[in-house]
Amino acid sequence: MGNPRSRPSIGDVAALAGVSLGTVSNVLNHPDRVSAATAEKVARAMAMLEYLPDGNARTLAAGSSRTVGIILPDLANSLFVDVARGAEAAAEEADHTLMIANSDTRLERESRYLRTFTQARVAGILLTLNDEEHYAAIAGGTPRSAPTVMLNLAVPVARSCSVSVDNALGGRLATQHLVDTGRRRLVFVGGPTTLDPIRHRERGFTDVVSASGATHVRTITPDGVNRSDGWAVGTGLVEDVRAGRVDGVVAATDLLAAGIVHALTAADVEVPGQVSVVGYDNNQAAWDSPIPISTVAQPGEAMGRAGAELVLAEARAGADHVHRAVVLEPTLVVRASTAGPTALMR
Amino acid sequence: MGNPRSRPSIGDVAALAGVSLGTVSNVLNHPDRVSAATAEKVARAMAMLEYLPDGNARTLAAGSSRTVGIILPDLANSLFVDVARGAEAAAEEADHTLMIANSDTRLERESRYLRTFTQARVAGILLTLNDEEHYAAIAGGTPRSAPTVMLNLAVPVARSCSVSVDNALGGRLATQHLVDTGRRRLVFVGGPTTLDPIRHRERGFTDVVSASGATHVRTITPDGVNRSDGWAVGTGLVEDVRAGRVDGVVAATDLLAAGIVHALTAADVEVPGQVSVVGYDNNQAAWDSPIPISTVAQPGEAMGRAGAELVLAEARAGADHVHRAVVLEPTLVVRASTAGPTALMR
DNA sequence: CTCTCGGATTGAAGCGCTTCAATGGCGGAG
DNA sequence: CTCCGCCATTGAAGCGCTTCAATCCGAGAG
Repeated sequence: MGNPRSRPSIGDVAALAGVSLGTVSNVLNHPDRVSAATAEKVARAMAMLEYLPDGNARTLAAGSSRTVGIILPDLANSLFVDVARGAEAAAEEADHTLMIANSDTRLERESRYLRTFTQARVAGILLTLNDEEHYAAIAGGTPRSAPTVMLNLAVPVARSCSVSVDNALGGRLATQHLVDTGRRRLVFVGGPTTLDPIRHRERGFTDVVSASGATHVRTITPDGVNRSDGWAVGTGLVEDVRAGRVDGVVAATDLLAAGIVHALTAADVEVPGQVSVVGYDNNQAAWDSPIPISTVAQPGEAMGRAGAELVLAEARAGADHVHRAVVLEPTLVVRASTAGPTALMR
Repeated sequence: MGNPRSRPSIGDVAALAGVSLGTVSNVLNHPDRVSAATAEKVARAMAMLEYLPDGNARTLAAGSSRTVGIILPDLANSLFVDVARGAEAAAEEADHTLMIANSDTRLERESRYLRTFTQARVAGILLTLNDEEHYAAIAGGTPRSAPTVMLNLAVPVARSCSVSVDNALGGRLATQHLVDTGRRRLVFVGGPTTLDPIRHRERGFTDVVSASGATHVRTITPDGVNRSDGWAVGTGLVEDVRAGRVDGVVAATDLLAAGIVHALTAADVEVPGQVSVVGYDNNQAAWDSPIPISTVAQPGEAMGRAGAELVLAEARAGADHVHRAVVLEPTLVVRASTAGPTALMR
């Protein structure tokens, strides 16, 4: 204990303050049980020794830590950065710390971090996934102890809490906007069909198309949802637009949309003159595009915040906790890549 | 120990496998000391119980954990995301886990996370700062036990290891490029002078300017280094450019550069026709700008990787570790915001 | 057949903390 | 002046694991 090279322990503080070890622990965890004079003495001793309690020992003895872990699929996507921000704010308010892990959408990493957090006995885990398959693979497989809430993916309430965004509504919003501004020949650009959110966005799209009498020219399904995939799609769309077969595109992500717009304008197709393009996510990329892209904004911060609050509530409630599924609403952000109502009345 | 509701402990595994508790620990930590048959039995028992060792207990008993913590100033900056990626890769190779904390450049958060990591007894800490003042405030103030390496800021080798990028070289690269393409009346756009990297970039700028016979028209120092700050600067530059008083701008960040270019083109100033603009960082934003911006790329992944390797080496070496300062080299990335040599020979 | 040596295994002693039953001391009531 | 009750404090018992000195066992040497 007295080894001068190692960090001071609670015993050193107790000795210096002239109180028992239990009292020091009390000033740390139950200040109300300690007299003001004693608390003062102990505080002074702590300061003098630069005492910092050992988190592992605390967690071990107490049974749980004051840390919340979040697993994010992609740090390069500003949506998830927003999620992290929201979660951190909520955690901080509850006097917890947020630890971020980046899975890069790799199943192996997701489960590894899940295990790490579990071993660390974090107070709660926020698992952000955007792929049904990964959920299926992970949900049952990993022994877990901490409450876990799913972010971004709506999962059965029976299994866990979740916070998701109404992607069908988002799809409807985007499509309705196109229809409202006079577009009639629409294309949906999706991605791998295992991506749950994207499937729902497409459903929103088809709902509006059929309700409005517009034409669903076709759905394009690139291998990925990034800028380069968008470029390929856009290139393939040039002829259709020129021929008047397509006048509106709903893309499942902003990166996709940015790539499409880029390819289109590079081929001298006018956006939104000849074709409107809507994206999804309200990424920074949508802003930064040469033609700023209209998009559907996801409430990332709110999602993170709600997730952290749920997970902390579950940790507090213990056994008699009842899972909840929170569904947030996306909003339409109109920018330059879609024509206003006047521009199209031709 | 036998409580069926709580997670199984090492004792449960030992009982089920019919060996002692110490043996189970050995198969976990010193497989070589255990006979194959016993290891097999124990492994079976672990699998059966879904045993997951308690990280806190391990760390407490062993004295250190297999986690590396990294504190990042800004997750929205793709440079730092790259840094995290690099660090994670290196950590993973050494069989460690990376935990990310986001400080949002706020001193209070930086020191809070520093404390959290210290309490968690992580194997090492990567502290990414870009402000001298924060370093001064933090470096001495927080009791630390884990080896810490500074990222992004070159600090005295006496205090700790560091990995930084040669910002003066970067400034020279950017400026020389402008000079090489015929620009002569140059402006440097910086930021708060406490931002160490930016000061060095400016030094590189002035070095080249004076060596080349170009003119340092002036240095502009906005309050921040973001797009909006750039917009303000750009607006103020319009007249100078029109009057031929300025034909080249070196901006200290890409966001700044993007804002400048945006404001300039909005005022019908041609970029790079009338003025070239170079950014710094090779952010996604530089790519996404309507006029893709020439920039100086920082080796983010390499920085993270080197940092993680250093910190782990220090953890291994213990007392007889000698601090090292690694300096990485940035590279010039030429895009559309600067004129090629031919365009300017007028 | 006994002795020795070395690898495999054991079990107790912590790691630094929280918790909780037990103790101590003090003021007010009787 | 004594007794009771209550708040402040104490100290021992773990939390789940690693470590290490001690023990055990079997095989090869003599």
